[in-house]
Amino acid sequence: MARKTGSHSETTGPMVRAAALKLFARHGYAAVSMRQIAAEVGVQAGALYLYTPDKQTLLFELMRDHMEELLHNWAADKPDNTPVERLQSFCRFHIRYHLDRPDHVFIAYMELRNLEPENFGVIEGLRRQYENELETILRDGNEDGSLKMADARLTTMAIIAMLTGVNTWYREGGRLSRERVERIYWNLVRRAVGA
Amino acid sequence: MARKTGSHSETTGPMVRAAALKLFARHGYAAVSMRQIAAEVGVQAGALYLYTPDKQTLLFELMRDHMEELLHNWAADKPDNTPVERLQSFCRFHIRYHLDRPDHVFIAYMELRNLEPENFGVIEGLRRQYENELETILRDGNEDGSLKMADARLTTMAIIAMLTGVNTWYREGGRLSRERVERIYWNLVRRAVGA
DNA sequence: GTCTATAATCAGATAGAC
DNA sequence: GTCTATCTGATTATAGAC
Repeated sequence: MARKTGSHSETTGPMVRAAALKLFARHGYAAVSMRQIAAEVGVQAGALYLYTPDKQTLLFELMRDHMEELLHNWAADKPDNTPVERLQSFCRFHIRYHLDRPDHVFIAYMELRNLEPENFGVIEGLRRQYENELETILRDGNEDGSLKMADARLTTMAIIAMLTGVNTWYREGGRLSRERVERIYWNLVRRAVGA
Repeated sequence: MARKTGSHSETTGPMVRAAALKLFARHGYAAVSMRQIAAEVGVQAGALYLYTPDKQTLLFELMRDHMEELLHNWAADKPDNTPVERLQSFCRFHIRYHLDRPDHVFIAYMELRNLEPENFGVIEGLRRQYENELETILRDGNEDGSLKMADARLTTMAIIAMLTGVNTWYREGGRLSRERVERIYWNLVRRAVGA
Protein backbone atom coordinates (compact mmCIF):
# COMPACT_ATOMS: atom_id res chain seq x y z
CA MET A 1 0.00 0.00 0.00
CA ALA A 2 2.38 2.65 1.23
CA ARG A 3 4.44 4.09 -1.61
CA LYS A 4 7.94 4.80 -0.45
CA THR A 5 8.99 7.02 -3.31
CA GLY A 6 7.84 8.44 -6.61
CA SER A 7 5.56 11.16 -7.87
CA HIS A 8 1.80 10.97 -7.38
CA SER A 9 0.57 14.53 -7.17
CA GLU A 10 -2.34 13.91 -9.48
CA THR A 11 -3.75 10.93 -7.62
CA THR A 12 -2.72 11.64 -4.05
CA GLY A 13 -4.56 14.97 -3.79
CA PRO A 14 -7.99 13.44 -4.52
CA MET A 15 -7.13 10.46 -2.34
CA VAL A 16 -6.45 12.77 0.61
CA ARG A 17 -9.83 14.46 0.16
CA ALA A 18 -11.58 11.12 -0.22
CA ALA A 19 -9.94 9.75 2.92
CA ALA A 20 -10.78 12.88 4.91
CA LEU A 21 -14.37 12.75 3.70
CA LYS A 22 -14.79 9.15 4.73
CA LEU A 23 -13.16 9.52 8.13
CA PHE A 24 -14.81 12.86 9.01
CA ALA A 25 -18.20 11.37 8.17
CA ARG A 26 -17.53 8.22 10.17
CA HIS A 27 -15.94 9.65 13.30
CA GLY A 28 -16.33 13.42 13.17
CA TYR A 29 -13.83 16.11 12.25
CA ALA A 30 -12.51 16.67 15.76
CA ALA A 31 -12.08 12.96 16.43
CA VAL A 32 -10.00 12.30 13.29
CA SER A 33 -6.26 12.93 13.30
CA MET A 34 -4.09 13.85 10.35
CA ARG A 35 -2.23 10.60 10.99
CA GLN A 36 -5.42 8.60 10.49
CA ILE A 37 -6.05 10.36 7.20
CA ALA A 38 -2.48 9.71 6.11
CA ALA A 39 -2.76 6.04 7.04
CA GLU A 40 -5.98 5.74 5.02
CA VAL A 41 -4.21 7.22 1.98
CA GLY A 42 -1.04 5.20 2.53
CA VAL A 43 1.40 8.04 3.17
CA GLN A 44 2.99 9.60 6.22
CA ALA A 45 1.34 12.49 8.03
CA GLY A 46 3.83 15.08 6.83
CA ALA A 47 3.01 14.40 3.19
CA LEU A 48 -0.58 15.60 3.65
CA TYR A 49 0.60 19.17 3.92
CA LEU A 50 1.57 19.13 0.26
CA TYR A 51 -2.15 18.98 -0.53
CA THR A 52 -3.76 21.11 2.14
CA PRO A 53 -2.40 23.98 4.26
CA ASP A 54 -4.14 22.54 7.32
CA LYS A 55 -6.92 20.33 8.64
CA GLN A 56 -9.49 23.15 8.77
CA THR A 57 -9.07 23.91 5.06
CA LEU A 58 -9.55 20.24 4.27
CA LEU A 59 -12.94 20.32 6.02
CA PHE A 60 -13.98 23.65 4.59
CA GLU A 61 -13.21 22.70 0.99
CA LEU A 62 -15.11 19.44 1.29
CA MET A 63 -18.17 21.32 2.50
CA ARG A 64 -17.87 24.19 0.04
CA ASP A 65 -17.39 21.92 -2.96
CA HIS A 66 -20.38 19.84 -1.91
CA MET A 67 -22.67 22.85 -1.58
CA GLU A 68 -21.51 24.36 -4.87
CA GLU A 69 -22.03 21.10 -6.73
CA LEU A 70 -25.46 20.76 -5.15
CA LEU A 71 -26.48 24.20 -6.40
CA HIS A 72 -24.92 23.58 -9.81
CA ASN A 73 -26.66 20.25 -10.26
CA TRP A 74 -30.03 21.61 -9.21
CA ALA A 75 -29.62 24.53 -11.61
CA ALA A 76 -29.02 22.05 -14.43
CA ASP A 77 -31.95 19.84 -13.40
CA LYS A 78 -34.57 22.37 -12.51
CA PRO A 79 -37.50 22.56 -14.91
CA ASP A 80 -39.18 25.75 -16.03
CA ASN A 81 -42.84 24.97 -15.69
CA THR A 82 -45.59 25.08 -13.05
CA PRO A 83 -44.83 25.43 -9.32
CA VAL A 84 -46.27 21.99 -8.62
CA GLU A 85 -44.02 20.34 -11.19
CA ARG A 86 -41.00 22.31 -9.98
CA LEU A 87 -41.81 21.24 -6.43
CA GLN A 88 -41.96 17.60 -7.45
CA SER A 89 -38.65 17.94 -9.29
CA PHE A 90 -37.06 19.53 -6.23
CA CYS A 91 -38.23 16.78 -3.87
CA ARG A 92 -37.06 13.98 -6.11
CA PHE A 93 -33.78 15.73 -6.91
CA HIS A 94 -33.07 16.40 -3.24
CA ILE A 95 -33.64 12.81 -2.14
CA ARG A 96 -31.72 11.30 -5.05
CA TYR A 97 -28.78 13.68 -4.85
CA HIS A 98 -28.43 13.32 -1.09
CA LEU A 99 -28.74 9.53 -1.07
CA ASP A 100 -25.92 9.42 -3.63
CA ARG A 101 -23.56 11.38 -1.35
CA PRO A 102 -24.28 10.33 2.24
CA ASP A 103 -20.82 11.26 3.54
CA HIS A 104 -20.87 14.74 2.03
CA VAL A 105 -24.37 15.35 3.40
CA PHE A 106 -23.46 14.10 6.84
CA ILE A 107 -20.46 16.41 7.04
CA ALA A 108 -22.33 19.39 5.64
CA TYR A 109 -24.90 19.12 8.43
CA MET A 110 -22.81 17.89 11.33
CA GLU A 111 -19.56 19.77 11.09
CA LEU A 112 -20.82 23.34 10.78
CA ARG A 113 -19.76 24.07 14.34
CA ASN A 114 -16.19 23.01 13.59
CA LEU A 115 -15.79 25.67 10.91
CA GLU A 116 -13.91 28.84 11.71
CA PRO A 117 -16.20 31.90 11.58
CA GLU A 118 -15.21 33.06 8.10
CA ASN A 119 -15.61 29.60 6.61
CA PHE A 120 -18.90 29.15 8.43
CA GLY A 121 -20.22 32.31 6.77
CA VAL A 122 -19.44 31.00 3.31
CA ILE A 123 -21.18 27.67 3.90
CA GLU A 124 -24.17 29.35 5.51
CA GLY A 125 -24.55 31.56 2.45
CA LEU A 126 -24.52 28.60 0.09
CA ARG A 127 -27.02 26.75 2.23
CA ARG A 128 -29.28 29.76 2.27
CA GLN A 129 -29.11 29.94 -1.54
CA TYR A 130 -30.31 26.36 -1.75
CA GLU A 131 -33.16 26.96 0.69
CA ASN A 132 -34.21 29.97 -1.38
CA GLU A 133 -34.60 27.75 -4.44
CA LEU A 134 -37.35 25.85 -2.66
CA GLU A 135 -38.83 28.92 -1.01
CA THR A 136 -39.24 30.60 -4.41
CA ILE A 137 -41.16 27.62 -5.73
CA LEU A 138 -43.49 27.70 -2.72
CA ARG A 139 -44.09 31.45 -3.02
CA ASP A 140 -44.84 31.14 -6.73
CA GLY A 141 -47.35 28.39 -5.98
CA ASN A 142 -48.95 30.41 -3.21
CA GLU A 143 -49.37 33.34 -5.59
CA ASP A 144 -50.94 31.48 -8.51
CA GLY A 145 -53.09 29.42 -6.15
CA SER A 146 -51.65 26.03 -7.10
CA LEU A 147 -50.19 25.63 -3.59
CA LYS A 148 -51.54 26.70 -0.24
CA MET A 149 -49.59 27.15 3.00
CA ALA A 150 -49.53 29.46 6.01
CA ASP A 151 -45.84 30.42 5.81
CA ALA A 152 -43.51 29.76 2.87
CA ARG A 153 -40.30 30.12 4.89
CA LEU A 154 -41.38 27.68 7.59
CA THR A 155 -42.67 25.26 5.01
CA THR A 156 -39.30 25.46 3.23
CA MET A 157 -37.46 24.50 6.40
CA ALA A 158 -39.97 21.77 7.20
CA ILE A 159 -39.72 20.17 3.76
CA ILE A 160 -35.92 20.28 3.61
CA ALA A 161 -35.61 18.73 7.08
CA MET A 162 -38.06 16.03 6.12
CA LEU A 163 -36.34 15.16 2.86
CA THR A 164 -32.83 15.25 4.27
CA GLY A 165 -33.97 12.93 7.05
CA VAL A 166 -34.12 10.10 4.52
CA ASN A 167 -30.33 9.87 4.78
CA THR A 168 -30.54 8.91 8.45
CA TRP A 169 -32.48 5.69 7.89
CA TYR A 170 -32.24 4.67 4.23
CA ARG A 171 -30.13 1.58 3.56
CA GLU A 172 -29.34 0.30 0.07
CA GLY A 173 -31.10 -2.99 -0.57
CA GLY A 174 -33.58 -2.33 2.23
CA ARG A 175 -37.33 -2.72 2.30
CA LEU A 176 -38.06 0.07 -0.18
CA SER A 177 -36.50 1.14 -3.47
CA ARG A 178 -35.32 4.69 -3.99
CA GLU A 179 -38.07 5.23 -6.52
CA ARG A 180 -40.68 4.15 -3.99
CA VAL A 181 -39.18 6.34 -1.26
CA GLU A 182 -39.13 9.32 -3.61
CA ARG A 183 -42.79 8.76 -4.49
CA ILE A 184 -43.93 8.37 -0.87
CA TYR A 185 -42.11 11.51 0.25
CA TRP A 186 -43.38 13.46 -2.73
CA ASN A 187 -46.93 12.50 -1.79
CA LEU A 188 -46.39 13.63 1.80
CA VAL A 189 -45.06 16.97 0.57
CA ARG A 190 -47.75 17.34 -2.08
CA ARG A 191 -50.53 16.91 0.43
CA ALA A 192 -48.85 19.10 3.07
CA VAL A 193 -48.84 22.07 0.68
CA GLY A 194 -52.27 21.36 -0.77
CA ALA A 195 -51.15 20.50 -4.30
CA MET B 1 -15.10 31.74 41.03
CA ALA B 2 -12.81 28.81 41.72
CA ARG B 3 -13.38 27.41 45.19
CA LYS B 4 -10.10 26.44 46.74
CA THR B 5 -11.46 24.31 49.52
CA GLY B 6 -14.67 23.07 51.06
CA SER B 7 -17.33 20.50 50.32
CA HIS B 8 -19.69 20.88 47.39
CA SER B 9 -20.65 17.40 46.36
CA GLU B 10 -24.31 18.22 46.02
CA THR B 11 -23.87 21.18 43.71
CA THR B 12 -20.71 20.29 41.81
CA GLY B 13 -22.06 17.07 40.32
CA PRO B 14 -24.95 18.81 38.53
CA MET B 15 -22.65 21.66 37.57
CA VAL B 16 -20.28 19.22 35.88
CA ARG B 17 -23.13 17.74 33.85
CA ALA B 18 -24.45 21.19 32.96
CA ALA B 19 -21.02 22.36 31.84
CA ALA B 20 -20.45 19.22 29.77
CA LEU B 21 -23.90 19.59 28.19
CA LYS B 22 -23.27 23.18 27.21
CA LEU B 23 -19.78 22.61 25.85
CA PHE B 24 -20.56 19.35 24.02
CA ALA B 25 -23.52 21.05 22.33
CA ARG B 26 -21.48 24.09 21.38
CA HIS B 27 -18.24 22.50 20.19
CA GLY B 28 -18.85 18.77 19.95
CA TYR B 29 -17.84 15.95 22.29
CA ALA B 30 -14.49 15.21 20.64
CA ALA B 31 -13.50 18.86 20.51
CA VAL B 32 -14.09 19.50 24.22
CA SER B 33 -11.42 18.65 26.78
CA MET B 34 -11.92 17.70 30.39
CA ARG B 35 -9.91 20.80 31.27
CA GLN B 36 -12.43 23.00 29.46
CA ILE B 37 -15.29 21.41 31.37
CA ALA B 38 -13.41 21.87 34.64
CA ALA B 39 -12.77 25.54 33.83
CA GLU B 40 -16.46 26.08 33.09
CA VAL B 41 -17.36 24.61 36.49
CA GLY B 42 -14.57 26.43 38.29
CA VAL B 43 -12.54 23.43 39.46
CA GLN B 44 -9.39 21.68 38.34
CA ALA B 45 -9.49 18.83 35.84
CA GLY B 46 -8.71 16.15 38.40
CA ALA B 47 -11.77 17.01 40.47
CA LEU B 48 -14.12 15.98 37.64
CA TYR B 49 -13.28 12.35 38.22
CA LEU B 50 -15.11 12.46 41.53
CA TYR B 51 -18.33 12.83 39.55
CA THR B 52 -17.77 10.70 36.46
CA PRO B 53 -15.52 7.71 35.81
CA ASP B 54 -14.58 9.13 32.41
CA LYS B 55 -15.55 11.45 29.58
CA GLN B 56 -17.50 8.80 27.68
CA THR B 57 -19.79 8.12 30.65
CA LEU B 58 -20.46 11.83 30.95
CA LEU B 59 -21.72 11.90 27.35
CA PHE B 60 -23.65 8.65 27.63
CA GLU B 61 -25.50 9.66 30.79
CA LEU B 62 -26.49 13.02 29.31
CA MET B 63 -27.99 11.27 26.31
CA ARG B 64 -29.63 8.46 28.25
CA ASP B 65 -31.21 10.79 30.80
CA HIS B 66 -32.52 12.99 28.02
CA MET B 67 -34.14 10.10 26.16
CA GLU B 68 -35.64 8.62 29.31
CA GLU B 69 -37.11 11.94 30.37
CA LEU B 70 -38.48 12.43 26.88
CA LEU B 71 -40.28 9.09 27.01
CA HIS B 72 -41.45 9.70 30.57
CA ASN B 73 -42.83 13.15 29.77
CA TRP B 74 -44.63 11.94 26.67
CA ALA B 75 -46.15 9.06 28.65
CA ALA B 76 -47.49 11.59 31.16
CA ASP B 77 -48.80 13.92 28.43
CA LYS B 78 -50.24 11.50 25.93
CA PRO B 79 -54.01 11.53 25.67
CA ASP B 80 -56.17 8.47 25.28
CA ASN B 81 -58.55 9.43 22.51
CA THR B 82 -58.75 9.41 18.71
CA PRO B 83 -55.66 8.92 16.52
CA VAL B 84 -56.03 12.43 15.08
CA GLU B 85 -56.07 14.00 18.54
CA ARG B 86 -53.17 11.85 19.67
CA LEU B 87 -51.24 12.88 16.57
CA GLN B 88 -51.84 16.54 17.28
CA SER B 89 -50.73 16.08 20.88
CA PHE B 90 -47.57 14.32 19.72
CA CYS B 91 -46.64 17.07 17.26
CA ARG B 92 -47.16 19.85 19.75
CA PHE B 93 -45.46 17.94 22.54
CA HIS B 94 -42.43 17.16 20.35
CA ILE B 95 -41.89 20.74 19.24
CA ARG B 96 -42.41 22.20 22.70
CA TYR B 97 -40.27 19.66 24.53
CA HIS B 98 -37.42 19.90 22.03
CA LEU B 99 -37.43 23.70 21.88
CA ASP B 100 -37.11 23.71 25.68
CA ARG B 101 -33.94 21.59 25.58
CA PRO B 102 -31.95 22.58 22.51
CA ASP B 103 -28.60 21.43 23.90
CA HIS B 104 -29.87 18.00 24.90
CA VAL B 105 -31.50 17.55 21.51
CA PHE B 106 -28.40 18.65 19.66
CA ILE B 107 -26.23 16.18 21.52
CA ALA B 108 -28.72 13.34 21.20
CA TYR B 109 -28.67 13.70 17.41
CA MET B 110 -25.07 14.71 16.76
CA GLU B 111 -23.00 12.65 19.13
CA LEU B 112 -24.33 9.18 18.42
CA ARG B 113 -21.17 8.28 16.55
CA ASN B 114 -19.03 9.15 19.56
CA LEU B 115 -20.74 6.56 21.75
CA GLU B 116 -19.03 3.27 22.40
CA PRO B 117 -20.96 0.35 20.85
CA GLU B 118 -22.69 -0.78 24.05
CA ASN B 119 -23.81 2.75 24.92
CA PHE B 120 -24.91 3.33 21.35
CA GLY B 121 -27.19 0.30 21.57
CA VAL B 122 -28.93 1.66 24.66
CA ILE B 123 -29.58 5.07 23.10
CA GLU B 124 -30.75 3.51 19.84
CA GLY B 125 -33.24 1.40 21.77
CA LEU B 126 -34.66 4.42 23.57
CA ARG B 127 -34.90 6.36 20.31
CA ARG B 128 -36.69 3.47 18.67
CA GLN B 129 -39.18 3.38 21.55
CA TYR B 130 -39.97 7.03 20.96
CA GLU B 131 -40.41 6.52 17.21
CA ASN B 132 -42.76 3.64 17.93
CA GLU B 133 -45.01 5.94 19.93
CA LEU B 134 -45.69 7.94 16.78
CA GLU B 135 -45.79 4.92 14.50
CA THR B 136 -48.52 3.34 16.67
CA ILE B 137 -50.65 6.46 16.36
CA LEU B 138 -50.27 6.44 12.58
CA ARG B 139 -51.12 2.75 12.31
CA ASP B 140 -54.20 3.18 14.49
CA GLY B 141 -55.33 6.05 12.29
CA ASN B 142 -54.71 4.03 9.14
CA GLU B 143 -56.83 1.20 10.52
CA ASP B 144 -59.85 3.20 11.61
CA GLY B 145 -59.70 5.33 8.45
CA SER B 146 -59.11 8.64 10.19
CA LEU B 147 -55.61 8.89 8.66
CA LYS B 148 -54.36 7.81 5.28
CA MET B 149 -50.75 7.20 4.25
CA ALA B 150 -48.75 4.83 2.05
CA ASP B 151 -46.27 3.65 4.71
CA ALA B 152 -46.57 4.23 8.46
CA ARG B 153 -42.87 3.65 9.18
CA LEU B 154 -41.66 6.11 6.53
CA THR B 155 -44.22 8.65 7.57
CA THR B 156 -43.03 8.30 11.17
CA MET B 157 -39.45 9.07 10.15
CA ALA B 158 -40.58 11.93 7.91
CA ILE B 159 -42.66 13.59 10.61
CA ILE B 160 -40.02 13.27 13.32
CA ALA B 161 -37.33 14.72 11.04
CA MET B 162 -39.60 17.58 10.10
CA LEU B 163 -40.56 18.43 13.69
CA THR B 164 -37.05 18.11 15.08
CA GLY B 165 -35.84 20.42 12.32
CA VAL B 166 -37.52 23.31 14.13
CA ASN B 167 -34.59 23.32 16.53
CA THR B 168 -32.16 24.21 13.73
CA TRP B 169 -33.77 27.54 12.88
CA TYR B 170 -36.05 28.64 15.74
CA ARG B 171 -34.80 31.61 17.76
CA GLU B 172 -36.54 32.93 20.86
CA GLY B 173 -38.07 36.32 20.19
CA GLY B 174 -38.01 35.75 16.43
CA ARG B 175 -40.67 36.34 13.82
CA LEU B 176 -43.04 33.64 15.06
CA SER B 177 -44.22 32.57 18.51
CA ARG B 178 -43.92 28.96 19.60
CA GLU B 179 -47.68 28.65 19.56
CA ARG B 180 -47.77 29.81 15.94
CA VAL B 181 -44.94 27.47 14.94
CA GLU B 182 -46.69 24.56 16.62
CA ARG B 183 -49.91 25.33 14.76
CA ILE B 184 -48.24 25.72 11.35
CA TYR B 185 -46.32 22.45 11.72
CA TRP B 186 -49.40 20.64 12.96
CA ASN B 187 -51.27 21.77 9.87
CA LEU B 188 -48.47 20.54 7.61
CA VAL B 189 -48.55 17.14 9.33
CA ARG B 190 -52.34 17.01 9.41
CA ARG B 191 -52.61 17.52 5.69
CA ALA B 192 -49.70 15.20 4.89
CA VAL B 193 -51.49 12.28 6.56
CA GLY B 194 -54.95 13.21 5.26
CA ALA B 195 -56.50 14.07 8.62
C1' DG C 1 6.75 13.80 -3.67
C1' DT C 2 7.52 11.32 0.29
C1' DC C 3 9.99 10.07 4.34
C1' DT C 4 11.86 10.48 9.08
C1' DA C 5 12.50 13.15 12.97
C1' DT C 6 11.12 16.58 15.86
C1' DA C 7 9.06 20.77 18.07
C1' DA C 8 5.54 22.43 20.91
C1' DT C 9 1.32 21.60 22.81
C1' DC C 10 -2.39 19.21 24.64
C1' DA C 11 -5.13 15.04 25.72
C1' DG C 12 -7.37 11.74 29.51
C1' DA C 13 -6.61 10.00 33.70
C1' DT C 14 -4.27 9.16 38.42
C1' DA C 15 -1.59 9.97 43.04
C1' DG C 16 -0.97 12.18 47.00
C1' DA C 17 -0.97 16.62 49.74
C1' DC C 18 -4.12 19.37 52.31
C1' DG D 1 -13.75 17.67 47.96
C1' DT D 2 -10.32 19.98 45.65
C1' DC D 3 -5.68 21.09 44.21
C1' DT D 4 -1.14 20.40 42.25
C1' DA D 5 1.84 17.63 39.92
C1' DT D 6 2.58 14.09 36.91
C1' DC D 7 2.35 9.99 33.70
C1' DT D 8 1.72 8.41 29.14
C1' DG D 9 0.66 9.08 24.80
C1' DA D 10 -1.47 11.78 21.02
C1' DT D 11 -2.00 16.10 18.53
C1' DT D 12 -0.86 19.62 14.44
C1' DA D 13 2.54 21.21 11.87
C1' DT D 14 7.39 21.89 10.21
C1' DA D 15 12.47 20.89 8.70
C1' DG D 16 15.53 18.63 6.18
C1' DA D 17 17.19 14.17 4.08
C1' DC D 18 16.58 11.54 -0.08
